[in-house]
Amino acid sequence: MNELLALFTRSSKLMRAAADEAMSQHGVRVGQNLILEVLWETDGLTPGELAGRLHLATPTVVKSANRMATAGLLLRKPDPADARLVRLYLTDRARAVRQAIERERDDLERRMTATLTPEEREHLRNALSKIIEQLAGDPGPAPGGASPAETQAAPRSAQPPEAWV
Amino acid sequence: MNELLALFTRSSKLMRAAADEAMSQHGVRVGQNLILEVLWETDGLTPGELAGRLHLATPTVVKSANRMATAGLLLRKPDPADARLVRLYLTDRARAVRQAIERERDDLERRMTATLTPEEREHLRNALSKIIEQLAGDPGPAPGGASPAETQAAPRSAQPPEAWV
DNA sequence: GGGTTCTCGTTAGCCGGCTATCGAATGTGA
DNA sequence: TCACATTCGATAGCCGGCTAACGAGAACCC
Repeated sequence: MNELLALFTRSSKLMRAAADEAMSQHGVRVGQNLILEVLWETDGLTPGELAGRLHLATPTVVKSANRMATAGLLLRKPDPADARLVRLYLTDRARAVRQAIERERDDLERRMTATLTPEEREHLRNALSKIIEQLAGDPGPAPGGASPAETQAAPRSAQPPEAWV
Repeated sequence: MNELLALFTRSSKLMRAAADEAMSQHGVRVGQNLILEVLWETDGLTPGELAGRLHLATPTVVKSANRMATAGLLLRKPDPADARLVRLYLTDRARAVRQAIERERDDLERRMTATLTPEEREHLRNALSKIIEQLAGDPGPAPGGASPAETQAAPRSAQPPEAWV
């Protein structure tokens, strides 16, 4: 029963395992590559900003960033203007593995869709997008149904959230 | 970049979160519902058997089963014939929540595919099956490529693995 | 200027994955 | 029969998610 659910959980676990195995060859765990991905674009973000862009809880980012700091991938510096903030900066080592990690991501995506036709890939993209849209907005099975226009209503922040993953 | 990868990780996290929220209303966490799903069909399995059917590592099942035992969902009894084995039995409470949990699974599947046409659902099933087949068999990017016929070659066990999730 | 409120990161603790290792029990073979 | 190999669950410890509670600092508003 619930075939789609089963297929989904199975495939996501397989993908995660494959990704972790691939990234670990370069000293980066699967959860850390997401943080790197964002910092490679804009260095010096705070844990809260990273959590927002990655759709993660702040403590998750804090813990991961601490591990990455002890692993020599990140540097934690206090913000000079606001003592509440901590800014995370890439080390040379983090910058050095960028190409390798991105290649692993490409390889994985290619590997997982190896037996899919371009059409099937397009269908998959479309279906996943719809699922995300469906699950991200509404807080639950609201009977009336919230208007889809309200999805992703910009918060009071000037900077757009820029959802990454 | 890696759009499919990003869509996949995002949707799987959303699904997992939605599933956990739904199941938790009935005192069952998302990882526990898998164990229940199997035991509802065949009660009294060992941790190792469960791990095999669910594609999990044995310690994962052991820890989860212990939590479920203290939560009053499972009973751990030593096997009378083989003192190495532990058999896990459902409690009345575990049997009682079966309908509710299964309904939550149905609801979630319906909710996530709410905006998909039957055709799109079929495409999704097809694509996920192909991805699983692709990632489950080969241990890596083997250049020669293992023959696909070898996938799921039956081990020496008489009982088929009966992969569930 | 000073109290209140808000915002941020940190900590503690839970769940669910994993590997490595260990100890106990069974099975096997000389 | 008895040593050795195998098998199984348990333990320790890691990573990556989460919520709840806390404390320090900024911002705000008298």
